[in-house]
Amino acid sequence: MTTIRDVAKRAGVAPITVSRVINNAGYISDETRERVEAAIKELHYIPNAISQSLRFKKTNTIALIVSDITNPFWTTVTRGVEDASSEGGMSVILCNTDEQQDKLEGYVKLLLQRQTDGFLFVPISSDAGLVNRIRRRDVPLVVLDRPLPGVDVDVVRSDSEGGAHIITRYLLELGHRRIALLTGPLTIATSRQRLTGYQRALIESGIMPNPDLMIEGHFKQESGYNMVHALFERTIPPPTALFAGNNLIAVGAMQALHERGLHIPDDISVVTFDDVPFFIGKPFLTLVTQSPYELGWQAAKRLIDHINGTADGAPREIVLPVELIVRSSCAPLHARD
Amino acid sequence: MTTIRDVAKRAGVAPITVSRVINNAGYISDETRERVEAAIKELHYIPNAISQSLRFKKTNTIALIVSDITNPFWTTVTRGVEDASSEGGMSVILCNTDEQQDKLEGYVKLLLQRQTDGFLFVPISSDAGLVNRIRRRDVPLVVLDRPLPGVDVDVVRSDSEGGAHIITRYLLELGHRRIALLTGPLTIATSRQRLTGYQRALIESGIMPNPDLMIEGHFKQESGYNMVHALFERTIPPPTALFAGNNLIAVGAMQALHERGLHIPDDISVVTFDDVPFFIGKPFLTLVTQSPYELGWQAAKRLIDHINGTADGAPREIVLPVELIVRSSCAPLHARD
DNA sequence: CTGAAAGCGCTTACAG
DNA sequence: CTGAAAGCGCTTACAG
Repeated sequence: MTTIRDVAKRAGVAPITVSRVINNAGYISDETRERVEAAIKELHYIPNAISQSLRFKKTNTIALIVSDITNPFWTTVTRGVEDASSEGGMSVILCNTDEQQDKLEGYVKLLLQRQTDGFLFVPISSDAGLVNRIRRRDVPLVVLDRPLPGVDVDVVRSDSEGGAHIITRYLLELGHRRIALLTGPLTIATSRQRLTGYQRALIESGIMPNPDLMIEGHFKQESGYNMVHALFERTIPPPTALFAGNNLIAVGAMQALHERGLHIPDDISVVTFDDVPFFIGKPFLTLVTQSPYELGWQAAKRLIDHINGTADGAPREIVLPVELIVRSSCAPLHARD
Repeated sequence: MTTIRDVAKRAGVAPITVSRVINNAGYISDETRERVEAAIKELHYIPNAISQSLRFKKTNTIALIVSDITNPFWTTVTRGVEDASSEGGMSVILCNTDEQQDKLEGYVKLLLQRQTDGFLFVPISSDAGLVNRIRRRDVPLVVLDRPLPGVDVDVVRSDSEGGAHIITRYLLELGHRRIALLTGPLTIATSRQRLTGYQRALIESGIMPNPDLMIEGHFKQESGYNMVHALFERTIPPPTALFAGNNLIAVGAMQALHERGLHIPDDISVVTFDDVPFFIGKPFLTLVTQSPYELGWQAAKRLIDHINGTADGAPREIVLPVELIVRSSCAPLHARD
């Protein structure tokens, strides 16, 4: 391995002089700099970032721990994080928990050992333990996508409750009364928020939320599929509209509706959160979009400010607005009758 | 920061003794071990992996550099790599080049600085420069997905030419003669291999490949969309079948066909490489599947063998078989006439 | 079974 | 403008 000593010897200077050239720090005569640069080139020298990190006590690395990397929503969040990070001279280590708390804890431990400069993570349980473990080591962190009630920490998330409320009201305005909700796990805060927004809209319209129309599953395609079949075997009369807790649930749900011979929107209206990629044909799903790129960007910005010590003020919660996109997966109720 | 010295002091031993407990190395009396473990717990000590790496000259990290993380094909490859790596006690750093050579080079340089133990990467150009730069530093590497002709290096890839040949022959057997090919960039080896397989099948059937039916684009949805529109504006008479160079091209192509009012398979047959996820309704695309999980797994296994010095034999090329999956996106030609 | 010394490759803090 | 000494947090190699 070529080290700074080899370069120093070759250039006829001390290692610290080479270090100054590499880091562009302190005064160097042009003549010396040129000799050092030539030696670096001849030896194909690149500095060892591990020893630099040990000295600088900084690794220029942030961790991004997401809950499901196969969901395009998170792929887009990741892009936002990466763009903001590379602008700030940091690299991103991407980790995926599949919503498993033990995986999350394993990653946090590993990344703390590796002296990661900061954490961006999607909490799974509402427990503050992990946050405190990171804090105790004075490592900055920003919580992504889901609030952590009672914990004084920076959070960047979308307005799930508002989104659920607006899209449920949209269905109500079309005349729907039996609106089924296929929710993600209620241990996850966004699921609870969407449930709350849905129920609030119903109640505001004088409709008592019906437990038979609410099913709890996972944020997965397969789960959406299973929930629809379970729902239609369970309920009489069936719902006239379906609110899927996220994009993957929507895909699975539509697959099941297709199997049951139900057409969208003639037989049943469908709405969800976030778009489905790789859709063939005209996009037709009416939905609420969050801004995943923006979410990642803002969270990373805030984290990097913390790392650089330029973050202003106390921990705060940034709630990004959502948008209702009306397309063609919903029909007025009376059209069917 | 809590260091090994703090733990040592607390336990009343030397730092090296703590080190022995942490690494389970050398002889330690049970009594001493217990005292040290208690001190570790009380101080919430975790070893600094940066200094360990500096000493061990090993980071337990491998780099995985893929060409398009938004393509589910690569998400699945990544899972295979991660499973094989965690089994081998290594973590994975995931990087995405978007098929840009300068991004690839930037990542390789950064990861070399960070003393990554091994590289798994998807080459963009056929140039051997990058491979040599990694080799010169004695860092093991395995090339993923695409052959690197003339370079003596481990490669794990799929049989693209065979797959293209078998699926083109399938269309020929259905009676198609005007089979369009929407290929990825011909600078990329897999594009060339699929082109070769396609042409070989045509020639074997006594058909001269028609340049008007071949379009070169990118492995992107948008490109597939544009290529179909370009194709139909260019050619008279139009093709009766379409071979999309990958799954994303297929999605874009089908979108364009949809816009042009062409129905699959009645108006035109469509085939491609690799499945499209999040498909709603019965899967209907006839295609050749590679085995992305297997690809990642095998490549990571091989790389880890190299890192551990247990790799057997000279560099070799592992070519994974592909499989034709016949579904319903193709119709016999005479059915239309 | 345990420890003092030296060193991994770099940079901080001081000296000149 | 340049360099010798010390140290980041850990472990190897040697000694006892």
